[in-house]
Amino acid sequence: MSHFIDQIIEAALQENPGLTVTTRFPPEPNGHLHIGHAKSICLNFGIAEVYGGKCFMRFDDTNPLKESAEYVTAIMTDVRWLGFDWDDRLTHASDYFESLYAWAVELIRNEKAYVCSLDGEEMRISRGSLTEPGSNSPYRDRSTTENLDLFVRMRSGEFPDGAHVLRAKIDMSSPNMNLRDPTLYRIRHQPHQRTDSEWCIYPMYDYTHALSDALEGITHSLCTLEFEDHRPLYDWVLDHTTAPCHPQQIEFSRLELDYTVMSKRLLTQLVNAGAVDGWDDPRMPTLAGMRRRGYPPAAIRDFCNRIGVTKKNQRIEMSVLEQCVRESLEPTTPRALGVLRPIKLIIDNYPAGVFEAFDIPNHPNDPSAGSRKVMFGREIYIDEADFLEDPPRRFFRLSPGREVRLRYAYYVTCVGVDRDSNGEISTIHCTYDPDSRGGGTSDKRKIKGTLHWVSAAHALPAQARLYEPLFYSLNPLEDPNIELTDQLNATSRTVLHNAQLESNLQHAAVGTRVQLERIGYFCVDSDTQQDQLVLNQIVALRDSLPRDKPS
RNA sequence: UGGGGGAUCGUCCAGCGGUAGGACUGCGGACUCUGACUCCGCCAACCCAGGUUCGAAUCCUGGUCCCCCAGCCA
Repeated sequence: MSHFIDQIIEAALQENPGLTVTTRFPPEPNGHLHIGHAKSICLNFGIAEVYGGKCFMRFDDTNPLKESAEYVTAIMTDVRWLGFDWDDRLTHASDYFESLYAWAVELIRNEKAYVCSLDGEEMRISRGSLTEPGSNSPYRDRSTTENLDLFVRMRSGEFPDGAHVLRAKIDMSSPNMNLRDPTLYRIRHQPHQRTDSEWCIYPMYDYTHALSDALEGITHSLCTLEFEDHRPLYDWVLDHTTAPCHPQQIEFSRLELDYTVMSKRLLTQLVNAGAVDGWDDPRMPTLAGMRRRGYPPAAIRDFCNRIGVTKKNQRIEMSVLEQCVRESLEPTTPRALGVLRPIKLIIDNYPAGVFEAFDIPNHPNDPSAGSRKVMFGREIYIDEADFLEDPPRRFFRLSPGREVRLRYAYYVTCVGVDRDSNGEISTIHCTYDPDSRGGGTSDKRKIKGTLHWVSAAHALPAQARLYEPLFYSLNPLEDPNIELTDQLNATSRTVLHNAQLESNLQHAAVGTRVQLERIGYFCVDSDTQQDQLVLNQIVALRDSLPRDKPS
């Protein structure tokens, strides 16, 4: 779908048909990517694709206090997994430190920057407030010579952290806070993951970003709405240096998803608090989490296309993502039979010790997917949810006296139940109709209910993990008085230790996806061990069960 | 209360002076050896008030509400 940024680009192309549309995805390597980043990735790389341009993968690594090489690797993995490629356009802001420094010197020479020796607190106070102008720093009128001297000595490591900063000389009374002599460079005696100890001064984002964009020949610099106020500074930097070109910054709204948070800081907090198992916990909105959960990358790309790009605050319902996942999985994911909460069913008139193998299609809507053998016998498991002693209206499953179809196998009729000492049903007894072999009878009688099942003698025990939203609140940030960790959904993960699956899943590799018929899509989790298969529920099948209606 | 943005079905997106349309959700139905898939149908919106115009979601004026900004973070 075409959006306002496409329109801007098309207009630019109209004016200059030879233009190589160039974008960039500029993450800071200080955490893992989430689906909000996916929106930006799809936008930037997508535009390059559509307009035959280029997209740079650029790490915005200007703050060694927060960044690390591990995150760099993880981010590259995530972007590739999503399906994008940057060819030889992998860059780092730190690649440009020397040029950035030279431009800073240029700014000083042109009296557009000065070394300020106010401490943080003093600077904060002199900046004024939203409604009051700031006041000039007492160091604002240092001579060019002195500024140059101090800046060189800042670089050479002569001063401790915080002693001085380099500031742009703009306007302390600007109504835009970003223009009140913003800091360009600060001293940080901190090794950098790429440049090690080569630098002890590091450039700030606004300065770095504008110049890095210019250096790469970015034509359209796309960022989120909170940088709208920074655009004048972005433009100022490019206007007051000999930058090779002047990219256009365009802002769009960030993605918010219901029942989760989309902030690296808050996600880090959840990981550190142990609220989740890690960055790749399948409940996390991170790309790593979604990958582990089993979401196909194509589903996420589809999602990003569906939600569009605007400047309006965007809060999307989970159902959109889930439906993208289902639609992506449905046509290609092989089917399997498995029960999550098993209850034993004995077919009284089926001989003990006799088993037969049914040939079952791997994908009922796609014959080319082939078939597999599934064993059947006198004792099977069905799901607890498929039996009710006292069924409500429109319950199509099994209950005393009713006949249902066991998928691809036989019709069975419930003739009774056994109870344990607590009075709980321990076993369901049925009889089967031999004429119904394969799932149909000669009299063509209609059977409304069809249940999935697993032969008890052949069942493969497994652990199944079911997921719900991480938070119980639609927007966990809406009420700042409630701690994030107090809004966690207590049932965000349900671990079922006694799932029973068809034995064909025995050696399924980690990452294998399967649809457990009538339940949902599942993915073999990395916690799987030789003797313990672990399945994540990717997403449940949509269901149209009658809902409880107010009577 | 300074500055910068934004308001169209419940949610998201289209519309660019000429019948407000799509997706998701919800509801109803058809089909069905998955209550899946597929198909059909229905509910449902232009923030408010003026103005311009034959005609306004769109243009103008004035309001209202929401988001962002006072890091040596990005």
